[in-house]
Amino acid sequence: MTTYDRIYAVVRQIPPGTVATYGQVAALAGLPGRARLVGYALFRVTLPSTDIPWHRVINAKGEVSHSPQRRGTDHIQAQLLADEGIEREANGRINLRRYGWTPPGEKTGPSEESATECIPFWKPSL
DNA sequence: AAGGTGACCCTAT
DNA sequence: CATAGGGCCACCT
Repeated sequence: MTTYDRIYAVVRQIPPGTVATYGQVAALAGLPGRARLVGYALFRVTLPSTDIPWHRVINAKGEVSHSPQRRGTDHIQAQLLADEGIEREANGRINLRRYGWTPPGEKTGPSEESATECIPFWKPSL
């Protein structure tokens, strides 16, 4: 079990129709303050990925992180998010308060939560 | 086995 | 809003 494996394990939990930030994934993987590492790990994901919903990870500003190094996979990411019904705001950014993933066990107001084993299916659309 | 190599985040100006 | 700077490593040659 490598460090990256722990990161991938968290990403696998992100349900369809929601997004998580790099920093959020890092913290959930037990790597607080190492958001950058998540980016490094996701860069190494070999596409098409059958089991890692890599596209559901965006930056803290609600944007898909663009980079020439990504060889166009950033555009694919935006498309996959749109396909899941995630809409952009007028400013082009994704509203994290609306689509941000609230992992099981987070305090989000007065409501309770059940420890549901969240294993989202992942359609190999790539 | 040492160095190159990347999808980040926060605070301050 | 743009820019800067400091903090952040593990993986793969």
